[in-house]
Amino acid sequence: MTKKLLLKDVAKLAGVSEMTASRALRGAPDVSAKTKAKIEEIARTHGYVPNRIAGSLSSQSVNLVAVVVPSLNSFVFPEVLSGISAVLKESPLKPVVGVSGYDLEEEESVIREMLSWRPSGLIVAGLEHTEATRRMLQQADCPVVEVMDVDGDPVRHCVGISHLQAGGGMAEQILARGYRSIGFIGTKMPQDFRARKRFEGFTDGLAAQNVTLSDMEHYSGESSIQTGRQLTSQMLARNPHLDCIYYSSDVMSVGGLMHCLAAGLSVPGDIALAGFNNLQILQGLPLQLATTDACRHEIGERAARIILKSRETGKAEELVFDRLTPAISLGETL
Amino acid sequence: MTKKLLLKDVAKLAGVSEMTASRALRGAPDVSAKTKAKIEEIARTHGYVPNRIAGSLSSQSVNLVAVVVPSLNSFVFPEVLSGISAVLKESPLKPVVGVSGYDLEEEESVIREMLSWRPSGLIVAGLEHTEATRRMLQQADCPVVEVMDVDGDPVRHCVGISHLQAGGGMAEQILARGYRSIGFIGTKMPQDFRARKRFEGFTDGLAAQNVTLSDMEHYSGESSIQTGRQLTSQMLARNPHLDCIYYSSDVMSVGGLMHCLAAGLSVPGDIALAGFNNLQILQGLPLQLATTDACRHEIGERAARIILKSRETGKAEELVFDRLTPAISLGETL
DNA sequence: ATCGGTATCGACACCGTTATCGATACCGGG
DNA sequence: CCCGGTATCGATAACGGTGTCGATACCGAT
Repeated sequence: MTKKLLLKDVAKLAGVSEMTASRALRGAPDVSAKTKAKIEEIARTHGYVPNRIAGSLSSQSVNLVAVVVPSLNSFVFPEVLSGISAVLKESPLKPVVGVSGYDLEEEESVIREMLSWRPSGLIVAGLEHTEATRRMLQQADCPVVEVMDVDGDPVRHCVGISHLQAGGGMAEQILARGYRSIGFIGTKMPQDFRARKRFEGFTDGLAAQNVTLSDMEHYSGESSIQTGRQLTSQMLARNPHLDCIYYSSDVMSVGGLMHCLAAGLSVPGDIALAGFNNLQILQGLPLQLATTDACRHEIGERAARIILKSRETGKAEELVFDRLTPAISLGETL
Repeated sequence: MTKKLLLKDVAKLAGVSEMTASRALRGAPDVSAKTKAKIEEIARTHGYVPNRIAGSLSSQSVNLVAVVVPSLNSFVFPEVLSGISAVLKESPLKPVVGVSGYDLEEEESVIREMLSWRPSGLIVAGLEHTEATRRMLQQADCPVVEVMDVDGDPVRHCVGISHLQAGGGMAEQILARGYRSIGFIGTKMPQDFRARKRFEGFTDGLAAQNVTLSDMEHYSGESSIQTGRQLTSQMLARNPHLDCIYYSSDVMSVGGLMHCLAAGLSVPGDIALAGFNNLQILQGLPLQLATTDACRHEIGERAARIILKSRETGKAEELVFDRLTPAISLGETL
């Protein structure tokens, strides 16, 4: 670990000015091919790593896009991220992830932290924020995209699906198939606004046809197969007549399916199941579960494209409000 | 979106010097409680967001810890991350995640990018890197921890488990239970060095008792339940006499279990199954799968603690080499 | 009243890079 | 051979904060 190597050192070794070295290493014009090669050679052999803090301060530009999500522990947000990365790949921009833990206060502090690095764009999951967060988003001098959800009042750009609509759509499908004794099982309900909206849309959809929820469970912990299995078991124990359960996520509905397998219940004969998200990784189970696709990858792509476009053009972008359609796939459990 | 607010503006509004405003907002000493309150009030109402680029350049310190992982799409690395976050939570440091996509060239570029931000520490998954990456890690003027794996030659600090040992241990357990017709199914084998080491340790473990692998499948795509199911189906079709399959990951072994369920095979009567990682989210299946715990959370915690400690003390840390013990849990499928 | 000590604050330099603009060298055309 | 134009390069001033150290005010003790 030798003493840190600065641009001036590289320049001195190459016998040029700092300015020329800087240009050469950034691929900027006004450097002859020969000197450029020499400088690059020296930088490489000596392991020079440019100080982007200084560079960004000077150039007033940071090639980072801040992405703030509630969690990485589900499969949901990594897929949004991969959509973002895919689009950003062919640009100098890089995504930087922050995790808010489904906590609006924490979200505020994470966003404040990220904005303090003056990113080229900010993508944040959800429309619900503290007042201070909303102010920051409004005043941020970079494009801001709120993703995943469109049911609410976006601060700037917005790309997502309507979770109200997703819940309502599933209610329609379930009712259309004749189910009437319906339960709901959700996780993280206090904090997960989108799950709550699905729940709301779902009960509204039922109510529209004069059906009320027969039972429900709002679990505050994380989703897991185990949790889904246990809650399903409990709910069916106290309500054996239920003929359908709607879950806040696929992971939970898989747990439900596991309970049914163990209990010898036929699905959907004895009981129908439906989840949400359409997670690829859960394909391959005994039955293909009914679910709604949340368009995660595409949401990520579109959000990233908004950032890119607003970078190319000279700001003053008109606001984008992209409402994608959540497609229901019935699978074999409805 | 008003014109950007600088520290000097806040200072002017508060009628103090930039220096005093800076101190007040950072909670530094030498500011009276009254002026501090006033400055904070002004900063809050006007929505001042400090420019950490300038601040970091000046103070020569960045409260970020770079974390480079191959992927976020499995459950594996998010758990390492949560261990890191948990430890960093009570410090000013924040983790920043970079994804290398199981590609050493991409890893090099991600690490170069992260180091150019002069983080307070770097945590990177794996011991295999390009030569250029190794040089960067050596020369980085921050603590560097290679995590997950200990089978190799760490550049600096190292926290992980031996995947050779993990594979060997599972081989022992499988042989001890009398299985002799054994297959292996792995994903990402060309790029996932740790999976390859488990494979190697596994075959060595078998060889030690004069057993050779009866069949194997090295699939290059990502892990998924579906893939596990299909590959298991194919392998059992061409080798019906197999009595045990070892998978490179739990997600794949779940797929194997799903095939057995569908095919009416009894587990472990007709065929035994074992995976790797001990993923919590997959608990709750019909059978608890045999697996090896990869100590993900603890690895993250320990790595973060190394960074913290080396920050407190004045560098010159002695190298840490933490070899955790991967515990096998037999479950009900062996 | 004088003095040393502490609390509070500000002026100035500096962090490592890049934007700007001027300087120099070199080239072909008239 | 002179001249305008281009290619190449360097000196200087930022960028927006913070470290340092000196200045000032205020306090109780002598």
